[in-house]
Amino acid sequence: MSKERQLRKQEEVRNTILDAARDIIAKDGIRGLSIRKITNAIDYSPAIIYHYFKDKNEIVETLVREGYERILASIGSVKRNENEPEKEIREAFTRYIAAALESPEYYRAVMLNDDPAVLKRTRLLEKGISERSQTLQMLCSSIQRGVNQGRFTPCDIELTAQILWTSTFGLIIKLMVEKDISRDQVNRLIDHQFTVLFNGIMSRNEV
Amino acid sequence: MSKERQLRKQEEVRNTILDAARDIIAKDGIRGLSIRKITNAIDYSPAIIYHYFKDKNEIVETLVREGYERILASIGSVKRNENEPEKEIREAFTRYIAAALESPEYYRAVMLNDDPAVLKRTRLLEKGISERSQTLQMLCSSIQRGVNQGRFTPCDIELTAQILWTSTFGLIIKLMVEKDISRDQVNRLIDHQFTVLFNGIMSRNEV
DNA sequence: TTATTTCATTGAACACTGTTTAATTATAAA
DNA sequence: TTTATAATTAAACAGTGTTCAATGAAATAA
Repeated sequence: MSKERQLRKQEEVRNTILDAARDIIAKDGIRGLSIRKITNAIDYSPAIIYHYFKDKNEIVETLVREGYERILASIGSVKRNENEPEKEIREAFTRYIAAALESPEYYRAVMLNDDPAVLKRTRLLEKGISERSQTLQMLCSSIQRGVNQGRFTPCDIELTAQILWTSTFGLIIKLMVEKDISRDQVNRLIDHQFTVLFNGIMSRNEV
Repeated sequence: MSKERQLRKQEEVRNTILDAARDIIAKDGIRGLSIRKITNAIDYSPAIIYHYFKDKNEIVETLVREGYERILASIGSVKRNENEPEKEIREAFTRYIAAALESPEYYRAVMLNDDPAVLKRTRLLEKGISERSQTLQMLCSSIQRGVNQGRFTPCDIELTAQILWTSTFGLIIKLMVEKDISRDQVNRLIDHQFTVLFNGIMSRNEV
């Protein structure tokens, strides 16, 4: 009966560590995270970390994955727009951009393989990748629908999806790096980007 | 008379350090660069670094700027195509992509403010930014010409230039991160990206 | 309750990082 | 040869991630 309590206690300490790490990352960034900072914050010895995690990687990975899933989840609730798939796509990307800009640390870590700790993107994205490819699949089906309806120019669906994705990705990173852009300019950039891209993939008579 | 020799000797040692650093970066990345690695390679004591450079930053900055200039230079020699500005733009970007992929470490460091050492993007890009905006200007004038000729849809020139730039940037980073993409797939991505983008900015009757 | 086993926690060390200071060596000028 | 100047270094400091043997406490068995 104390086996449970023991496990619960374990989980509790584990979460305490993660919470502290989350706070530190929020304040000092992933780079600013250190084992001793964590253990100072929670009044433990540095060695304790290795009783609850394999290494520092595992902590960062856990939090980064958490952050990335939050970003991907933002797309999930986009409602289908049967007749105008481009609006559906646009809505999804708009949310995606907003979510990414809200957790820039985590987005960067995943997309850019950024932080020193997380060297093995593969392991980090075991789950993330499947969710991403799922999202990519959604995007593909929207494009396919657009093509079938004659709204979009016939094209290699997956390639087109990747282009949309990549361009959006570039925009996000740009917005992240250049921190001194006005909210207004950000919106104009996003808007114009979509204009060009959709203008590029949509049939002439639909524009 | 030995004043020269002395200065020459200084420059020599400085270059020795930079050469060693360059090698290490090429092998282990900017993250893998350390003062002791450098000094071991050139059989000096770690402290010597601080006689020739202010700190590690200065070394990284020097090399990053060097690498970035090489990348920007790749665009310089693109010949104007009076009647088909889109081809001119495409050629410039194609070279830019190739150059960036040849020095990925440096490109990342400059564009993503990536490496732990270089924290002050401002200082690093003092020159970089002016060169970049010069390049951006070239891009703008090409677009303007396209608009004037009726080949491109009337638009906010600078905004459009930024979109092209940003999208290309996203593509480059994607290609960098996902190392296991075939040369063929890379070309298809680049090709399709341009197709979509130009299709998006060019006038209907020109496509 | 006592003895034993199991688990959580830590102190201390190791190897690495960038950096600084005082001391040392080598080289030039007097 | 002596003096002054510049180049070079040894040693230390504070920080990093990580390991391991020793300690503490709590759960189980006697």
